[in-house]
Amino acid sequence: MGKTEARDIFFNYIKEKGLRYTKQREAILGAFLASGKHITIDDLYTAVKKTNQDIGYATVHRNLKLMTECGLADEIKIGSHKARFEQKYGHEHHDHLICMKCGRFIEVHDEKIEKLQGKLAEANDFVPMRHKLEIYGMCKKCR
Amino acid sequence: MGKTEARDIFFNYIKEKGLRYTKQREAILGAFLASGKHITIDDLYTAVKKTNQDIGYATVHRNLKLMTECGLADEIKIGSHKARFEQKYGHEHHDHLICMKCGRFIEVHDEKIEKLQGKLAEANDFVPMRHKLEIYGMCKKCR
DNA sequence: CTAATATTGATAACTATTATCAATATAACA
DNA sequence: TGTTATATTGATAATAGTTATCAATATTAG
Repeated sequence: MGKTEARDIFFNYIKEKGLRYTKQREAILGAFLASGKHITIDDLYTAVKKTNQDIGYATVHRNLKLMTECGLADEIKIGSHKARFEQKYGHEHHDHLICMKCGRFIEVHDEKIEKLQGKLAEANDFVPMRHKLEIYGMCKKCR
Repeated sequence: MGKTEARDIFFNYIKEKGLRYTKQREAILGAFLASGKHITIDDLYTAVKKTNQDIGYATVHRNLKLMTECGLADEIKIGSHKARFEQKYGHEHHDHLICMKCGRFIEVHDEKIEKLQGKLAEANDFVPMRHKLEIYGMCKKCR
């Protein structure tokens, strides 16, 4: 799960699509991989700015989309808030418990639920490709 | 599950909050209850316009929010598309299979999954209040 | 080195939603 | 019923988040 591998995935994808290597891409990828979970575009923009003052917001946005396309990032939207992106590479699939009071996320995973979801889709003549399970409620601290 | 009951819920809620009865509210509620599943604000606005030419978009929007507040409607957001609202009253809870090609929704329900979700939350010291499960993939027609 | 073109950064445009506000409608009460 | 306080409406402005535009620049293949 090294950053090198993630880097390879990204730049291989870039190459395959006939796109080009740029300093900005390197910087944005680096900042994203160094970031925590669930980063927003704004956060990433701010982070990249530290090492690359002249970068534009649109560039960060575009490249975050590219990372999503090639499978390194996943876009998640919670409620009406702005989009957040989380690292997919080197991270297992998981669902979210979302506290309605403090907004905190808890990552969870249940293999039984995963399997049942597959069956449920099958039973409806549906080929599942990905899914999103969000459970809203109150976390320990907030009650 | 008559419309009368839904009407009562709405106007009782209105009254309790010290709000007022208006023709517009009546019309918007009626149009919503008469609508199909997963209506957008635009759709509802168009529908209400037919019987009530002078109604404003903002009024439809505000009242749809009110209906959501009192539990008659549920807001669902799919991807980056605009919000859709579905009738909750008289409709059982369900999850969605969403076709990534045609955008069609299939409503599904699995009691086992529901229960496992409850356990999963519990195991994380989390009090679940509602949840959203969306499975993305390809429907029968689209493959 | 050159030419073709992908990328960038600034910003305009766009979409969906929400806020503003004067005019009007409603409901409580005299 | 008439009066009054104020909730509601409709038109539109404002906002937030995202995406498109475009001239200048950087990258890559040859």
